[in-house]
Amino acid sequence: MTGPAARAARPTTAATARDPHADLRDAVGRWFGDTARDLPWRAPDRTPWGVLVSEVMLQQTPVVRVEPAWRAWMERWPEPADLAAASTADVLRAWGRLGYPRRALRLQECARTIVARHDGVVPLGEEALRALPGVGEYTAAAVTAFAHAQRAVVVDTNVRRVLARAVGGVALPAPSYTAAERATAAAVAPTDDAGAVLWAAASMELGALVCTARSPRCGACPVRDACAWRRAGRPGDEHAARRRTQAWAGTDRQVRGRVMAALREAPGPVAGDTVRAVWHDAAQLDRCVASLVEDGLVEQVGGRYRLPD
DNA sequence: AAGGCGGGGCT
DNA sequence: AGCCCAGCCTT
Repeated sequence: MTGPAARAARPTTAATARDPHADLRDAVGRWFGDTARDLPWRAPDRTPWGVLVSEVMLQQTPVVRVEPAWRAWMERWPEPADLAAASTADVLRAWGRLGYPRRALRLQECARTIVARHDGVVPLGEEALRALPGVGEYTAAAVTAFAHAQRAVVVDTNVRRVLARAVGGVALPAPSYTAAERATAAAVAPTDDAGAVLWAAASMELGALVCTARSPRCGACPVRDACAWRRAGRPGDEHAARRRTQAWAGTDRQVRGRVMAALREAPGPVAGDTVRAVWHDAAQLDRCVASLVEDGLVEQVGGRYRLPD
């Protein structure tokens, strides 16, 4: 969805009287046509599988870190059947430091399901997509819109923020996704395929580049004059006291990450003593290794540990 | 509705 | 030292 397609789909303002969100959509759509990033999963030669891979990688990992990993991944496993046939150890090594390695496991399961049940083709429809491992409400909608060019209400953290501000008049959305937000998003999304796809991409891009969480660039915003939050004087975040980022140092997540890093770097099985050396607290380490085995990310063979085949 | 689950870069 | 990032899954 780069310039030409976006401009071709530029809507008119004729529906303004009936649809209170038409001006918002039009302005964001025009802005997107002029300034959209040139990301590889948006290129004309993209495939539905490539879109799905990008969406899974982008679940909580920023674009700048996903882009090189996505290129290497798609070169190595261009079709679902390729990933389905790969060694899981290779898959986890290719995932590298993208974080949340269970996503890599689910993506391979996804590929195997697509081969086994959908003739190797990414299925159509949000219901069928959501039945795939690791595909939730957001990813099913995103694949429907960006891979299949069908209408979907695509709501990620960027869209939530754009709607909270432009429509809701507040600094940031509530900590968890509410039914009211879902209703607003459905009301704002165009009813036609091309319009909905454009709005999905454009609203996400606006949140990523202009309507950012930390320092929004309201001066460069295409809807600055219509934004309810800006018109209200940019009031502060009412949920600030309830937001609590999860600690990192000393958590099981950090320990699991260290174990996975050690196994990724090794060509084969790793001695138990070597694994234990990555963390000082033996009880915590044992608990984390056990949870990794439970998750299917690690295998124990005798007294040694390795990534699964 | 809340909490677990990676990792890095920016303020 | 926080905060944030194209979320998903389980409880």
